[in-house]
Amino acid sequence: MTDTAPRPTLEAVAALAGVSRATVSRVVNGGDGVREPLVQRVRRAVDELGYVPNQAARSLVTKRHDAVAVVIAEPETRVFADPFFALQLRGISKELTAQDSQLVLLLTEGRDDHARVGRYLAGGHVDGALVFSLHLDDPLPGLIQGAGVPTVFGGRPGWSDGRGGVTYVDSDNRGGAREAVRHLIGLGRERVAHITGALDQTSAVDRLDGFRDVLPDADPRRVAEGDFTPAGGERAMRELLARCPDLDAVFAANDLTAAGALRVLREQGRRVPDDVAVIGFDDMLAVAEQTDPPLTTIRQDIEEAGRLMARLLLRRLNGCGGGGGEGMPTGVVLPTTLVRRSSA
Amino acid sequence: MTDTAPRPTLEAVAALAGVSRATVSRVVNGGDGVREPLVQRVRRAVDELGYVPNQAARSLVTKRHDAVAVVIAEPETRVFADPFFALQLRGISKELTAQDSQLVLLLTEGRDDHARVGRYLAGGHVDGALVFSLHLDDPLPGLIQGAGVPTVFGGRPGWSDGRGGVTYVDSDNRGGAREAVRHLIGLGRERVAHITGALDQTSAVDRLDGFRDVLPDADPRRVAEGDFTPAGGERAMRELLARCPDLDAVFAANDLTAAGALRVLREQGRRVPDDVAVIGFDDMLAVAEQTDPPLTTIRQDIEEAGRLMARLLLRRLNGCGGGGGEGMPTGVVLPTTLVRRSSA
DNA sequence: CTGAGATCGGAGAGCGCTCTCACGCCACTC
DNA sequence: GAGTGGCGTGAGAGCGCTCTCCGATCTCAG
Repeated sequence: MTDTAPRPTLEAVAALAGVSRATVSRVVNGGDGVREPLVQRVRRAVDELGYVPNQAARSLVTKRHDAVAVVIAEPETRVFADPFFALQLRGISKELTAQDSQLVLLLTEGRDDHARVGRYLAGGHVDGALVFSLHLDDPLPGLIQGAGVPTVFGGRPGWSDGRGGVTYVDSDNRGGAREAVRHLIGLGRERVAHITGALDQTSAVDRLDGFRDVLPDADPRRVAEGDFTPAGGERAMRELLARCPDLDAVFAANDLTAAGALRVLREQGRRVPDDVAVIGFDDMLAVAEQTDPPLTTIRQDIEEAGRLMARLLLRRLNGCGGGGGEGMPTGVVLPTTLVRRSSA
Repeated sequence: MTDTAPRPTLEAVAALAGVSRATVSRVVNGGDGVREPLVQRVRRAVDELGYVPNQAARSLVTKRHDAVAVVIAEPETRVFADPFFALQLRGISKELTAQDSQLVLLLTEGRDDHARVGRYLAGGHVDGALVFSLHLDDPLPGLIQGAGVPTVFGGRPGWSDGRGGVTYVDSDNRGGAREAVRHLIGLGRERVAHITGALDQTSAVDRLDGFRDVLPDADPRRVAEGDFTPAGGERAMRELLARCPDLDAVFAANDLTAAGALRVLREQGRRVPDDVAVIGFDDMLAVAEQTDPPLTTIRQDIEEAGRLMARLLLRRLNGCGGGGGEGMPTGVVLPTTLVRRSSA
C-alpha cells in the first residue's frame, strides 16, 4: 500500500454526484436547503469515495476547530497516584465526543512548559480550554486568561475569590469536610484531629476551612500539615500522636493520607475505629477499599465534574458569542457524599 | 474584551518587518537561507505582534498535522483503577512535546465509538496513532490498520503473532512472570499457585505462559482465573485455598489481584509471607506500598514504554516515508524488574 | 573592471473548504 | 398569460500558509 493515496476532495464528490462543490458542502454540513434526491445522490457519492472533510481546510475558513485543549499542570503531583484525572478525562471525553469535539491533551511539567502552553492556546488552535491547575501560585491560569481563550477551570483557582469572570467546577471540599467532621462528632468523638493536604492547593485549604467551620475552637495542635501522600500522612500522624496522645478521631485530607495515618496508628497499637476513628476524602477506590480497616471517606463525583466542565465550555462556545457574564455561572460546586466503611 | 481581536497573519509580520511573506515563512520555519539581520528584524516583528502560525493553514498545504492520536479502548476496565495509562500518557506527552506534536486523546467506550474513531483516523486529521487495545477480540486494531494510518500499539495486539508489520511496545510480561515464579522458588516454595488476569488480554495470557515456562508440570488446580481486580483476586484465592490447602506461594497477575488475595489469606489465618508468599505484578505504588505486608512485585517502566511508543511512531513519520519494513522494529519488549518488599 | 557562479528574496499559485451572491426555475396570483 | 416571489443551485472569492520558480544581489576570480 503506497501512502500516497490522495484523499478525495469535495470537488471529486461533486464531480461524481454531478453537482457543484457548494451543494456537496451543504449536504455534508446538514443538508438544509437541498432537495431530497440531490441529497441522496451526494450521500451516495460520499460513501462511494469514502470522503471525509479536511478539517484543516474547514478551520481555515470557519475559524472553528472543534477541538478543546485539556491542560493538566504538574502531573507529577497527584495525577499518577490516583484515578482522579483519569476519571475526569473520561467525563470530559464523553461530553466532547457527544458534541463532535476533539480533546487535545496538554500535560505540563514545570515552568518552561507554561510558556509553550500559553503560546499554543493563544495560537488559536483550539476553541477553548479546560484547565487543571492545582497550585495557588501557578502562573498558568493567569497566562491562559490573558490568552483570551474561553476557559473552564477544574477546581477553584487560587485567585478566583475577589474577581469574577472565572468559570470553574469544583467539588464541595469545604462542605464535604464539614460532613466528615460532623460524622466523627456524631460518633461521639471529642478530640478530632485533622491532617491537611498540601496547603498550596485550594482543595486542601477548603477542607481545612471545613474542619474549622465545625470546630472553630479546636486546639491548633490538633492540626498537622500533610501533603496528600501516604508518607506525609504517616509523618503528620506521628506528630499528632506526640502532641495530642488523647485524640480519638482523625479527618485526613485524602485517602492516601488516611492510609498513611492508619499504618502509624496500627504500628502504635491504636485500634481503628475503636480507639481512633479515621475518615478520608476522595473515595479513591483502589485505596479506600484496600486499607485495613476499609476507609470511611467522602466521595466526589469526579466524572460528573469533568462532564460538567466540558458542557459549560461548549455552552459558552456555541451559545453566547463572547459576551460572557450573562447566564454563565462563575463557579459550580458539586456535592459530596459520605461513604461509610469501617474506619469511622 | 471582545473576542474578535484578529490574530496577526504572516502578511502583517512581513509588512512590519518590511520583507515578503516568503521570508517570514522561512524565518518562522527555521530561518535557513535568510541573512542574519533580516532574521533579527523578522523575529522582532513576530514578537511585537505576538504572531503564532495558523496551524490549519499550514496543514492545508503541508499535509502534516503535527498531531498524533492516542486511542484508549474501553477505559472502564483498567484505566481508572491504576495509574497505568496516566503514566504512559505522560511518557507519550513528553516525547511528543519534545518534537512539537500535539496529543489528541480518543477514549472509546463500546462498539459505536469504534466506527467514530476509525472515521476520525481515516480522515487524516492526525499524522499517526498510538493505540491501546487490551482485548483479544477487539476489532479496533484491525479497523485502524485498515485506515492506513501509521500506528504503534501499546501492548502486544492479540492477533500480532503470525503476521508481521505490526509495531508495538510491550513489557516483558512473560519474562517478568518467570522471574516472579523463580523468585518464589528461590525462597524454597514448592507449591506455587497462580491467579491469572483477565485472559482475554494478552498481558494476562503472557503472564500465565511465563508461569508455565517455569512450572510446566504444575498441578492445573493451582491456577485460578482472576480478572485483574481485587474482587477477582479474592474469589480466586478462595478457590485455590479450597482446592490446594497446602499451597505455600501465590503469583498474582497484578497488584490489585494480589491485594485481594492478601485479604483472603489474612482472613483465613495464613501468615504472609511465612505460610504463603505472595508476589504481584505492575508495582502499582498506591497499592503495592499500602498493602499489609507491602507487596513484592514486578515493576515495568510504563512511562518509558509510552515514550518509546511515541518515539517509534515519530521516527516512522519523519524518517522513512512509508516504506515501513526496513529498520522498523515489529515489537519492542521492555524489561521488568523485581521489587522486593515484604510479602515474598 | 567585468562576468560567472552562488545565493537570497519576492511574486504567485494553489491547498480544500465555506459562504456570499446572483441567477434560474418553479408555483402561484391576478 | 404575463408578473412576482421564493427556493435551490452554482460560480467565485478568499481563509493563511508553503513552496516553487525566477529575478536580483553579492562575491570573487581572471
